[in-house]
Amino acid sequence: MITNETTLRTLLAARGIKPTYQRVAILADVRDRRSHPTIKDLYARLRVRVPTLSKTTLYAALELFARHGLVRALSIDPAEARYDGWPAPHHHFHCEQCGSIFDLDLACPTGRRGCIDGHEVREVHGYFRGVCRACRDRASSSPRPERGAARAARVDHNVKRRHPHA
Amino acid sequence: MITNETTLRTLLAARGIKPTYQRVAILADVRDRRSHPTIKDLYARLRVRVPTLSKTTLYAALELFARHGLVRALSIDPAEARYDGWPAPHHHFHCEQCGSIFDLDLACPTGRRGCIDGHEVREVHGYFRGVCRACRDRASSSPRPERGAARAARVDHNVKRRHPHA
DNA sequence: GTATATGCAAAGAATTTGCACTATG
DNA sequence: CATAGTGCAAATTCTTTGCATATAC
Repeated sequence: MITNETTLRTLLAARGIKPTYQRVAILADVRDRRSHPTIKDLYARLRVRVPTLSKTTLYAALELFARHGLVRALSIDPAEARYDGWPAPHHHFHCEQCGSIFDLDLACPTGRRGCIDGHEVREVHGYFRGVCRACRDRASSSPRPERGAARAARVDHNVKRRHPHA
Repeated sequence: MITNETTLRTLLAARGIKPTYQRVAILADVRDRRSHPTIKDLYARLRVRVPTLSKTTLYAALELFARHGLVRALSIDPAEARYDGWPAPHHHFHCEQCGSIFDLDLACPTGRRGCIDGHEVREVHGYFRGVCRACRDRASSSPRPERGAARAARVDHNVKRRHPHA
Protein backbone atom coordinates (compact mmCIF):
# COMPACT_ATOMS: atom_id res chain seq x y z
CA MET A 1 0.00 0.00 0.00
CA ILE A 2 1.46 3.29 -1.06
CA THR A 3 -0.23 6.25 0.48
CA ASN A 4 0.69 9.53 -1.13
CA GLU A 5 1.11 12.73 0.78
CA THR A 6 -2.14 14.29 -0.42
CA THR A 7 -4.13 11.36 0.89
CA LEU A 8 -2.41 11.61 4.25
CA ARG A 9 -3.07 15.31 4.53
CA THR A 10 -6.71 14.65 3.77
CA LEU A 11 -6.83 11.90 6.38
CA LEU A 12 -5.49 14.28 8.97
CA ALA A 13 -7.50 17.31 7.95
CA ALA A 14 -10.71 15.27 8.03
CA ARG A 15 -10.09 14.74 11.72
CA GLY A 16 -9.25 18.33 12.39
CA ILE A 17 -5.55 17.57 12.79
CA LYS A 18 -3.23 20.15 11.37
CA PRO A 19 -1.17 18.31 8.74
CA THR A 20 2.25 19.59 9.58
CA TYR A 21 5.34 18.44 7.78
CA GLN A 22 6.37 16.23 10.70
CA ARG A 23 2.98 14.66 11.23
CA VAL A 24 2.61 13.73 7.58
CA ALA A 25 6.06 12.16 7.59
CA ILE A 26 5.35 10.23 10.78
CA LEU A 27 1.99 8.96 9.60
CA ALA A 28 3.44 7.96 6.24
CA ASP A 29 6.17 5.97 7.91
CA VAL A 30 4.06 4.14 10.43
CA ARG A 31 1.21 3.48 8.05
CA ASP A 32 2.78 1.71 5.16
CA ARG A 33 4.52 -1.14 6.81
CA ARG A 34 3.43 -4.15 8.74
CA SER A 35 6.33 -4.08 11.09
CA HIS A 36 5.53 -2.84 14.54
CA PRO A 37 8.14 -0.24 15.23
CA THR A 38 9.08 1.13 18.60
CA ILE A 39 9.52 4.83 19.12
CA LYS A 40 13.22 4.26 18.73
CA ASP A 41 12.79 2.58 15.35
CA LEU A 42 10.59 5.37 14.10
CA TYR A 43 12.86 8.06 15.39
CA ALA A 44 15.92 6.55 13.76
CA ARG A 45 14.17 6.09 10.45
CA LEU A 46 12.43 9.45 10.33
CA ARG A 47 15.47 11.43 11.28
CA VAL A 48 16.91 10.69 7.85
CA ARG A 49 14.12 12.59 6.11
CA VAL A 50 13.26 15.00 8.92
CA PRO A 51 16.56 15.82 10.61
CA THR A 52 15.12 18.25 13.11
CA LEU A 53 12.48 15.82 14.36
CA SER A 54 12.36 15.56 18.12
CA LYS A 55 11.13 12.69 20.22
CA THR A 56 8.71 15.05 21.89
CA THR A 57 6.97 15.63 18.58
CA LEU A 58 7.06 11.94 17.78
CA TYR A 59 5.42 11.01 21.07
CA ALA A 60 2.84 13.76 20.71
CA ALA A 61 1.96 12.86 17.14
CA LEU A 62 1.62 9.16 17.83
CA GLU A 63 -0.56 9.79 20.83
CA LEU A 64 -2.73 12.11 18.77
CA PHE A 65 -3.01 9.59 15.96
CA ALA A 66 -3.89 6.86 18.44
CA ARG A 67 -6.65 8.98 19.92
CA HIS A 68 -8.09 9.44 16.46
CA GLY A 69 -7.79 5.81 15.51
CA LEU A 70 -5.15 6.39 12.84
CA VAL A 71 -2.62 4.17 14.53
CA ARG A 72 -2.78 1.71 17.39
CA ALA A 73 -0.45 1.63 20.32
CA LEU A 74 0.39 -2.00 20.90
CA SER A 75 1.00 -3.09 24.45
CA ILE A 76 2.70 -6.30 23.57
CA ASP A 77 6.10 -5.44 24.79
CA PRO A 78 5.80 -3.81 28.20
CA ALA A 79 9.26 -2.37 27.87
CA GLU A 80 8.55 -0.12 24.93
CA ALA A 81 5.41 0.95 23.14
CA ARG A 82 5.04 -0.30 19.60
CA TYR A 83 2.91 1.31 16.95
CA ASP A 84 0.77 -0.21 14.27
CA GLY A 85 -0.58 1.88 11.44
CA TRP A 86 -2.10 -0.87 9.37
CA PRO A 87 -5.65 0.27 8.70
CA ALA A 88 -7.47 -3.07 8.46
CA PRO A 89 -8.38 -4.78 11.74
CA HIS A 90 -6.08 -7.66 12.53
CA HIS A 91 -4.46 -9.49 15.38
CA HIS A 92 -0.96 -10.22 16.53
CA PHE A 93 1.25 -13.17 17.09
CA HIS A 94 4.21 -12.81 19.39
CA CYS A 95 6.95 -15.41 19.25
CA GLU A 96 8.39 -16.07 22.66
CA GLN A 97 11.57 -17.49 21.15
CA CYS A 98 12.72 -14.87 18.71
CA GLY A 99 10.56 -12.02 19.93
CA SER A 100 9.13 -11.18 16.55
CA ILE A 101 5.64 -9.77 16.30
CA PHE A 102 3.58 -10.22 13.19
CA ASP A 103 0.05 -9.86 11.96
CA LEU A 104 -2.58 -12.55 11.95
CA ASP A 105 -5.74 -12.18 9.96
CA LEU A 106 -8.43 -14.20 11.65
CA ALA A 107 -12.17 -13.85 11.55
CA CYS A 108 -12.99 -15.09 15.03
CA PRO A 109 -12.18 -12.47 17.63
CA THR A 110 -12.86 -9.64 15.25
CA GLY A 111 -16.46 -10.73 14.93
CA ARG A 112 -17.17 -9.94 18.56
CA ARG A 113 -18.35 -6.39 18.02
CA GLY A 114 -21.35 -4.74 19.56
CA CYS A 115 -21.92 -5.38 23.24
CA ILE A 116 -20.74 -7.98 25.70
CA ASP A 117 -22.50 -8.07 29.04
CA GLY A 118 -23.61 -4.49 28.51
CA HIS A 119 -20.12 -3.22 27.76
CA GLU A 120 -19.73 -1.51 24.44
CA VAL A 121 -16.87 -3.06 22.52
CA ARG A 122 -15.12 -0.66 20.20
CA GLU A 123 -11.95 -2.55 19.51
CA VAL A 124 -10.94 -6.17 19.70
CA HIS A 125 -7.40 -7.29 19.80
CA GLY A 126 -6.43 -10.93 19.64
CA TYR A 127 -3.01 -11.42 21.11
CA PHE A 128 -1.48 -14.83 20.43
CA ARG A 129 1.71 -15.99 22.04
CA GLY A 130 3.73 -19.02 21.21
CA VAL A 131 6.48 -20.25 18.92
CA CYS A 132 6.45 -19.10 15.33
CA ARG A 133 6.92 -21.40 12.40
CA ALA A 134 10.48 -20.31 11.73
CA CYS A 135 11.52 -21.07 15.29
CA ARG A 136 9.78 -24.43 15.23
CA ASP A 137 11.55 -25.37 12.02
CA ARG A 138 14.84 -24.28 13.48
CA ALA A 139 14.23 -26.39 16.57
CA SER A 140 13.31 -29.54 14.68
CA SER A 141 16.31 -29.36 12.35
CA SER A 142 18.82 -29.30 15.20
CA PRO A 143 18.57 -32.52 17.29
CA ARG A 144 19.36 -30.79 20.55
CA PRO A 145 17.65 -27.40 20.53
CA GLU A 146 19.58 -24.82 22.47
CA ARG A 147 17.48 -23.48 25.30
CA GLY A 148 17.98 -19.90 26.37
CA ALA A 149 20.38 -17.61 24.52
CA ALA A 150 20.72 -17.91 20.74
CA ARG A 151 17.69 -15.93 19.80
CA ALA A 152 17.67 -13.98 16.58
CA ALA A 153 15.38 -11.16 15.59
CA ARG A 154 13.69 -11.56 12.26
CA VAL A 155 12.13 -8.22 11.65
CA ASP A 156 13.40 -4.70 12.05
CA HIS A 157 12.55 -4.49 15.71
CA ASN A 158 15.06 -5.67 18.22
CA VAL A 159 14.45 -8.43 20.71
CA LYS A 160 16.01 -6.77 23.68
CA ARG A 161 13.55 -6.05 26.43
CA ARG A 162 13.60 -5.08 30.01
CA HIS A 163 11.13 -7.81 30.97
CA PRO A 164 12.11 -11.31 30.02
CA HIS A 165 8.46 -12.40 30.13
CA ALA A 166 5.53 -11.11 28.12
CA MET B 1 -11.28 -18.82 45.94
CA ILE B 2 -9.28 -19.02 49.13
CA THR B 3 -5.92 -20.61 48.67
CA ASN B 4 -4.25 -21.57 51.90
CA GLU B 5 -0.56 -21.29 52.48
CA THR B 6 0.11 -25.02 52.28
CA THR B 7 -1.44 -25.19 48.83
CA LEU B 8 0.68 -22.29 47.66
CA ARG B 9 3.86 -23.83 49.01
CA THR B 10 3.00 -27.02 47.16
CA LEU B 11 2.31 -25.10 43.96
CA LEU B 12 5.70 -23.47 44.19
CA ALA B 13 7.63 -26.54 45.29
CA ALA B 14 6.13 -28.57 42.44
CA ARG B 15 7.85 -26.19 40.05
CA GLY B 16 11.11 -26.24 41.88
CA ILE B 17 10.61 -22.76 43.28
CA LYS B 18 11.79 -22.26 46.81
CA PRO B 19 8.69 -21.21 48.74
CA THR B 20 10.09 -18.35 50.71
CA TYR B 21 8.00 -16.24 53.03
CA GLN B 22 7.88 -13.38 50.55
CA ARG B 23 7.04 -15.48 47.53
CA VAL B 24 4.15 -17.19 49.29
CA ALA B 25 2.77 -13.85 50.39
CA ILE B 26 3.11 -12.38 46.90
CA LEU B 27 1.51 -15.34 45.20
CA ALA B 28 -1.32 -15.39 47.72
CA ASP B 29 -2.03 -11.75 47.11
CA VAL B 30 -1.97 -11.80 43.33
CA ARG B 31 -3.80 -15.08 43.05
CA ASP B 32 -6.97 -14.59 44.96
CA ARG B 33 -8.39 -11.51 43.43
CA ARG B 34 -9.66 -10.61 40.02
CA SER B 35 -8.29 -7.12 40.09
CA HIS B 36 -5.25 -6.57 37.93
CA PRO B 37 -2.81 -4.88 40.19
CA THR B 38 0.23 -2.94 39.14
CA ILE B 39 3.51 -3.45 40.91
CA LYS B 40 2.70 -0.37 42.92
CA ASP B 41 -0.63 -1.77 44.08
CA LEU B 42 0.97 -5.02 45.11
CA TYR B 43 3.84 -3.34 46.84
CA ALA B 44 1.56 -1.07 48.85
CA ARG B 45 -0.71 -3.92 49.88
CA LEU B 46 1.98 -6.42 50.69
CA ARG B 47 4.05 -4.05 52.73
CA VAL B 48 1.40 -4.19 55.43
CA ARG B 49 1.98 -7.89 56.01
CA VAL B 50 5.61 -8.07 54.90
CA PRO B 51 7.14 -4.78 56.00
CA THR B 52 10.64 -5.58 54.79
CA LEU B 53 9.50 -6.46 51.28
CA SER B 54 11.51 -4.74 48.59
CA LYS B 55 10.47 -3.96 45.06
CA THR B 56 13.43 -5.91 43.83
CA THR B 57 12.00 -9.05 45.36
CA LEU B 58 8.57 -8.25 44.06
CA TYR B 59 9.79 -7.81 40.51
CA ALA B 60 11.90 -10.94 40.72
CA ALA B 61 9.09 -13.06 42.14
CA LEU B 62 6.53 -11.92 39.60
CA GLU B 63 8.88 -12.55 36.74
CA LEU B 64 9.62 -15.99 38.11
CA PHE B 65 5.93 -16.77 38.53
CA ALA B 66 5.20 -15.54 35.02
CA ARG B 67 7.89 -17.80 33.60
CA HIS B 68 6.27 -20.75 35.34
CA GLY B 69 2.76 -19.84 34.30
CA LEU B 70 1.58 -19.06 37.82
CA VAL B 71 0.68 -15.49 36.96
CA ARG B 72 0.34 -13.59 33.73
CA ALA B 73 1.88 -10.28 32.96
CA LEU B 74 -0.85 -8.34 31.22
CA SER B 75 0.16 -6.19 28.32
CA ILE B 76 -2.75 -3.85 28.53
CA ASP B 77 -1.31 -0.74 30.00
CA PRO B 78 2.01 0.18 28.42
CA ALA B 79 2.79 2.52 31.28
CA GLU B 80 2.95 -0.08 34.02
CA ALA B 81 2.92 -3.84 34.10
CA ARG B 82 -0.19 -5.41 35.54
CA TYR B 83 -0.39 -8.90 36.91
CA ASP B 84 -3.13 -11.46 36.79
CA GLY B 85 -3.06 -14.51 39.00
CA TRP B 86 -6.45 -15.92 38.15
CA PRO B 87 -5.80 -19.51 37.15
CA ALA B 88 -8.62 -20.08 34.62
CA PRO B 89 -8.07 -18.77 31.08
CA HIS B 90 -10.01 -15.62 30.42
CA HIS B 91 -9.92 -12.34 28.55
CA HIS B 92 -9.95 -8.69 29.42
CA PHE B 93 -12.08 -5.67 28.88
CA HIS B 94 -10.53 -2.26 29.22
CA CYS B 95 -12.79 0.74 29.61
CA GLU B 96 -11.40 3.76 27.85
CA GLN B 97 -13.50 6.11 29.97
CA CYS B 98 -12.78 5.07 33.52
CA GLY B 99 -9.70 2.99 32.85
CA SER B 100 -10.93 -0.07 34.70
CA ILE B 101 -9.87 -3.49 33.54
CA PHE B 102 -11.97 -6.53 34.22
CA ASP B 103 -12.32 -10.14 33.21
CA LEU B 104 -14.45 -11.46 30.42
CA ASP B 105 -15.21 -15.13 30.13
CA LEU B 106 -15.74 -15.92 26.49
CA ALA B 107 -15.34 -19.14 24.63
CA CYS B 108 -14.37 -17.73 21.25
CA PRO B 109 -10.77 -16.61 21.26
CA THR B 110 -9.77 -19.21 23.82
CA GLY B 111 -10.76 -21.96 21.46
CA ARG B 112 -8.05 -21.02 18.98
CA ARG B 113 -5.42 -23.33 20.35
CA GLY B 114 -3.09 -25.54 18.40
CA CYS B 115 -1.50 -24.04 15.33
CA ILE B 116 -2.28 -21.10 13.11
CA ASP B 117 -0.40 -20.90 9.82
CA GLY B 118 2.24 -23.19 11.26
CA HIS B 119 2.80 -21.07 14.37
CA GLU B 120 2.31 -22.90 17.63
CA VAL B 121 -0.13 -20.99 19.82
CA ARG B 122 0.48 -21.43 23.50
CA GLU B 123 -1.53 -18.58 24.89
CA VAL B 124 -4.43 -16.54 23.59
CA HIS B 125 -5.41 -13.25 25.02
CA GLY B 126 -8.54 -11.47 23.93
CA TYR B 127 -8.24 -7.79 24.66
CA PHE B 128 -11.45 -5.81 24.31
CA ARG B 129 -11.54 -2.05 24.49
CA GLY B 130 -14.54 0.18 24.72
CA VAL B 131 -16.92 1.72 27.21
CA CYS B 132 -18.03 -0.37 30.15
CA ARG B 133 -21.63 -0.66 31.25
CA ALA B 134 -21.21 1.62 34.23
CA CYS B 135 -19.80 4.40 32.10
CA ARG B 136 -22.53 3.98 29.51
CA ASP B 137 -25.17 4.22 32.21
CA ARG B 138 -23.51 7.27 33.62
CA ALA B 139 -23.41 8.90 30.18
CA SER B 140 -27.06 8.26 29.39
CA SER B 141 -28.28 9.58 32.73
CA SER B 142 -26.59 12.96 32.27
CA PRO B 143 -27.95 14.77 29.18
CA ARG B 144 -24.65 16.37 28.25
CA PRO B 145 -21.87 13.91 28.99
CA GLU B 146 -18.69 15.63 30.04
CA ARG B 147 -15.93 14.82 27.62
CA GLY B 148 -12.41 14.64 28.91
CA ALA B 149 -11.64 15.02 32.61
CA ALA B 150 -14.09 13.67 35.16
CA ARG B 151 -13.03 10.09 35.06
CA ALA B 152 -13.27 7.97 38.18
CA ALA B 153 -11.57 4.71 38.91
CA ARG B 154 -13.81 1.91 40.00
CA VAL B 155 -11.42 -0.73 41.14
CA ASP B 156 -8.33 -0.63 43.30
CA HIS B 157 -6.02 0.32 40.46
CA ASN B 158 -5.60 3.94 39.67
CA VAL B 159 -6.42 5.48 36.34
CA LYS B 160 -3.39 7.68 36.06
CA ARG B 161 -1.08 6.67 33.30
CA ARG B 162 1.73 8.11 31.37
CA HIS B 163 0.08 7.33 28.05
CA PRO B 164 -3.43 8.63 27.67
CA HIS B 165 -4.14 6.08 24.98
CA ALA B 166 -4.12 2.31 25.15
C1' DG C 1 26.77 -25.74 55.47
C1' DT C 2 25.92 -24.16 50.91
C1' DA C 3 23.42 -22.49 47.36
C1' DT C 4 19.86 -19.33 46.72
C1' DA C 5 16.90 -15.33 47.86
C1' DT C 6 16.39 -10.77 49.81
C1' DG C 7 16.94 -5.80 50.23
C1' DC C 8 19.24 -1.54 49.74
C1' DA C 9 20.99 2.03 46.99
C1' DA C 10 22.49 3.48 42.67
C1' DA C 11 22.20 3.09 37.70
C1' DG C 12 19.61 2.82 33.36
C1' DA C 13 15.76 3.79 30.16
C1' DA C 14 11.54 5.33 28.41
C1' DT C 15 8.36 8.94 28.63
C1' DT C 16 6.65 13.52 30.09
C1' DT C 17 6.90 18.50 31.07
C1' DG C 18 8.18 23.56 30.80
C1' DC C 19 9.20 26.95 27.90
C1' DA C 20 10.88 29.78 23.92
C1' DC C 21 10.58 29.63 18.97
C1' DT C 22 8.29 28.65 14.56
C1' DA C 23 5.00 27.27 11.11
C1' DT C 24 0.13 26.76 9.79
C1' DG C 25 -4.48 28.40 8.29
C1' DC D 1 -1.78 37.60 12.77
C1' DA D 2 -3.15 34.32 16.23
C1' DT D 3 -3.28 29.77 17.41
C1' DA D 4 -1.28 25.57 17.69
C1' DG D 5 3.00 22.70 16.91
C1' DT D 6 7.89 21.91 17.45
C1' DG D 7 12.23 21.01 19.76
C1' DC D 8 15.50 21.30 23.42
C1' DA D 9 16.78 20.04 27.96
C1' DA D 10 15.56 18.85 32.48
C1' DA D 11 12.60 16.13 35.38
C1' DT D 12 9.82 11.91 36.46
C1' DT D 13 8.92 7.36 36.86
C1' DC D 14 9.33 2.48 36.16
C1' DT D 15 12.57 -1.19 36.11
C1' DT D 16 17.13 -3.36 36.55
C1' DT D 17 21.75 -4.25 38.60
C1' DG D 18 25.63 -4.95 42.09
C1' DC D 19 26.63 -6.52 46.24
C1' DA D 20 26.39 -7.67 51.28
C1' DT D 21 23.34 -10.07 54.42
C1' DA D 22 19.92 -13.48 55.59
C1' DT D 23 17.23 -17.75 54.71
C1' DA D 24 15.79 -22.42 53.04
C1' DC D 25 16.73 -27.21 52.56
